[in-house]
Amino acid sequence: MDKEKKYSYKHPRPSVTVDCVVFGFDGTTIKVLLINRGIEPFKGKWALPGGFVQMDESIDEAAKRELKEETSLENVFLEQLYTFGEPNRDPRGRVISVAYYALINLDKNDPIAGDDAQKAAWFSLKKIPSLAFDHHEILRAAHYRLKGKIRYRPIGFELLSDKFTLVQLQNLYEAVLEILLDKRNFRRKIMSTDLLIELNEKDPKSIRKKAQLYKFDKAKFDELSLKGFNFEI
Amino acid sequence: MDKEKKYSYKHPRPSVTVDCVVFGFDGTTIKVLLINRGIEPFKGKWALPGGFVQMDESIDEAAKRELKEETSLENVFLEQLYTFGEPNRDPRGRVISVAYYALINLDKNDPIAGDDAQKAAWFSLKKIPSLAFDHHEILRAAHYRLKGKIRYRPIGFELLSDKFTLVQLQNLYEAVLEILLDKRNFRRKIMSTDLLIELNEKDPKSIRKKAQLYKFDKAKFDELSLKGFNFEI
DNA sequence: ACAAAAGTGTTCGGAATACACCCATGT
DNA sequence: ACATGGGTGTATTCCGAACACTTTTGT
Repeated sequence: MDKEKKYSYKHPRPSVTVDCVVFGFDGTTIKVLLINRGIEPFKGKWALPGGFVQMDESIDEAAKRELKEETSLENVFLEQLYTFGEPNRDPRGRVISVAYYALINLDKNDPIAGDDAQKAAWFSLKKIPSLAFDHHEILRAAHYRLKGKIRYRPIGFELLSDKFTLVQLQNLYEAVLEILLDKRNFRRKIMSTDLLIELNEKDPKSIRKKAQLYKFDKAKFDELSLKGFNFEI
Repeated sequence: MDKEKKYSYKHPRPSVTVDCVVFGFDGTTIKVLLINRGIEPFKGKWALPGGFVQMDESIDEAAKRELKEETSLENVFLEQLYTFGEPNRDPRGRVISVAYYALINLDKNDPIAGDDAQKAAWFSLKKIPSLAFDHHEILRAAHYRLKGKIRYRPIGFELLSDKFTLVQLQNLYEAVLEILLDKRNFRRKIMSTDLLIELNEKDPKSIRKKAQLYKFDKAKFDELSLKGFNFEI
């Protein structure tokens, strides 16, 4: 990168950070990953994982990098959410935060175990502690986006293992949407998309009747997407 | 604002701009307002109106201010769209742009007439010239958002006069969505929301049979919104 | 045998779609 | 009188919602 650009400007500039709302699903409730801040400001408070955008990386790259550094998570669903820029949202000065949200599968990933000696913990979406900065607002926006998007994009599968049962899938939708769904109607609707592959396996973790396992047919979905198909639940 | 914050950081910072996709509707097609750049970089090229975020204003305020400065538009629908931050999107150096889109009514507002001697012009969405920076990408994202959102939020009315005919409303939806709609079905659906107030007026601009005028019942919509009502077309 | 969780069909009402003619007005 | 654009109704299909019992399996 050139140190001096041809038309560069001199003026005061804000700092730009990325903050990441990491959602996980434990089979019953939606969880959010929070970091206990080791430094001021808000030392000791819980906050979303995040950090400053470097000069030579895109914002998406910054979000991926911070997620990896703070939670060791890689190759997960990550999408830009909204940019928060009230002048006094950070006591350090003018800091604009580009918020992202991530969806991860708790069985495959254990961000807390791999965590770089930081205090990270999962909190149920219903029991979030007091958060640093405007992170409550960011979290609300992320949940709102997830609630809306799960109905018309197949992003719920990101929160489950590759193999899952229909009961698990329904529990996930109920937890995200915060409503109860009719079992028969849910199954009919999800199967009518013809995007679940029935496996020759039952879930050994079922404690009574063994539940049928399925996986999401991503290849078929991607193919249909090109033709303008819309996933709708 | 304090000059020195208690926990302030010293590190290189990107510039942050706002760029605004201004949509208008002329009764037939969707138009976009573009500014012919008077300065480098991309001098002489068409670009979205926009400019740098100041240190003491929120991003929303910056977008409102730039919109007013460059187009004299005030009190219009304005919503944050997405933040674009590829490291080389601006030859001046690291510039992150928070994009907004605005919906304006061309009858009430004439941004080009009130324009501060800048070269601004309306372009049909189908005939956009080559644009500066990554503004094509921003414009595509804005149109995509508008297409999606017009189906579940009553934002189309922002593009029409307060009083409008059903034919005008349908033309608007057809222009935004780029599809043809059935006249009888469209009218039934829109009237079933019970959010249009039939006025005791006919449109004098109709050249044959005088068309019935309506206005959008915003008060009723706001009241229903509080109860969780969703506008759906 | 029984308790617990998985799995399965049908009915009904309302919404979406497809479709063609009459009416008001200016020329 | 006619050409132009505004305005209207019905029949059919499809989808969402409501609803209860059987099957499998571990104890």
